[in-house]
Amino acid sequence: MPGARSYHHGDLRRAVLDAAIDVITTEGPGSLSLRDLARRAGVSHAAPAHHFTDKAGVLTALAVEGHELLGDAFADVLDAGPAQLQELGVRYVRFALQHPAHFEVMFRPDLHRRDSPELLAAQERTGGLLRAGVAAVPADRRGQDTELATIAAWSLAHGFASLWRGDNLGRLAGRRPPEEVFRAAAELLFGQRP
Amino acid sequence: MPGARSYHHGDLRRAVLDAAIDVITTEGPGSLSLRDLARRAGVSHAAPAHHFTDKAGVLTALAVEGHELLGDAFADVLDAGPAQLQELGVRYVRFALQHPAHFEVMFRPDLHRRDSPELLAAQERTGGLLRAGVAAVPADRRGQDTELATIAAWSLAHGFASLWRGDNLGRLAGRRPPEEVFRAAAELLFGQRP
DNA sequence: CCCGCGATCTTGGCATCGACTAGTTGGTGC
DNA sequence: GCACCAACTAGTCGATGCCAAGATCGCGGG
Repeated sequence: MPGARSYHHGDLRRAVLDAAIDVITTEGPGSLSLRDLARRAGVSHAAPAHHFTDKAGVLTALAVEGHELLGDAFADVLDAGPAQLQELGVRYVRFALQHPAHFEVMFRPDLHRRDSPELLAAQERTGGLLRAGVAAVPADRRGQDTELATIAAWSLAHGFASLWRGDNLGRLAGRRPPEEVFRAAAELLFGQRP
Repeated sequence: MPGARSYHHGDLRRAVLDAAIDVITTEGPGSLSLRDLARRAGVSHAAPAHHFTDKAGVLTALAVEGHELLGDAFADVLDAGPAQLQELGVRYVRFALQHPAHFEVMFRPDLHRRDSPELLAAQERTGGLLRAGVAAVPADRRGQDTELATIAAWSLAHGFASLWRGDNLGRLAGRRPPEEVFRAAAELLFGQRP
């Protein structure tokens, strides 16, 4: 168990990622600086590059990690019980609000390496889980076209999460908590009509 | 009509904004540089600051312009005829795809000055037009809660536009053009059920 | 035991950027 | 024709991303 004083850091990779999450969460990805991450981790300014190559590498790693976290949340829901599309959406929104830095980077292709094999694999996994969740919904509630229903569900959750994060829905939502509002909106659109 | 050679540029403000739109569209807002914008406009590296104060000023101006363009598109639809919520959504998506640079900046509060009075006014206008569009839909198609229906409609359109822009829907949508897919998704969620 | 070798980290340097300051140009109103 | 002010230029500073070269550590083979 190394102290913080050895020449080798021990787990610089994780330290840099955690620092990046902190910076992005509080100041946005625009003010992310490799040198600042190095300072926060207590290493020299070029050390992070040995783990991530460059700035885009850090953000790509964050995007991959984000997809893993989101995929795990999806898997939770799908394993737990019968198809609950709404619950999948709630998890999506919750993930976006609890892990804003990851969410931010995941959907900004200009920030990361979109052709990274690990990233593509992680995207593949979450996309597949989402599709599976939609496919498991009875067709009389989501229409015949599974792809279209997936697009609709994903768009609703993604749009809600993005707008909420950007503080665009505050006036419309009143003081209700985000998950409750989202549940109501999803019920309005996907639930049966009277 | 001044040639390009005078000491005074003539309309540097517009030239900088146009250059910014070009850069953001092709390379993303991350690689935007005031000095590059100045070079593209053929002026010295500090000239743009006299019109926009700093980088955030350029992006704030772009966000305002984006809200104006979107608001005009909304007003078109609302003036034209009876309430057509779907058409409002189609315009939203079309705007996002035709003016990606504006759209990008509008919903990234970390890039601009979110407390700018002009920006707040422009946001107010588009938000009001959207709410009006939703309110004009018969309540039996959108439920009783106007705010909730606005959130749902906005989320759907915003999420669809964002995901499409990020190239996340390509596999799901096949080769169908975006507006057609969006119309189908909106019909699925907001239209009557059989 | 120690030696060498790769992984990890440091140091130094270069081009570029954002922002600040001071100075220059030229049109407009008086 | 003159004074003033907005528009623009020129020079500078600290910080950044990335590259190259060197230092340190730790692990396994002899």
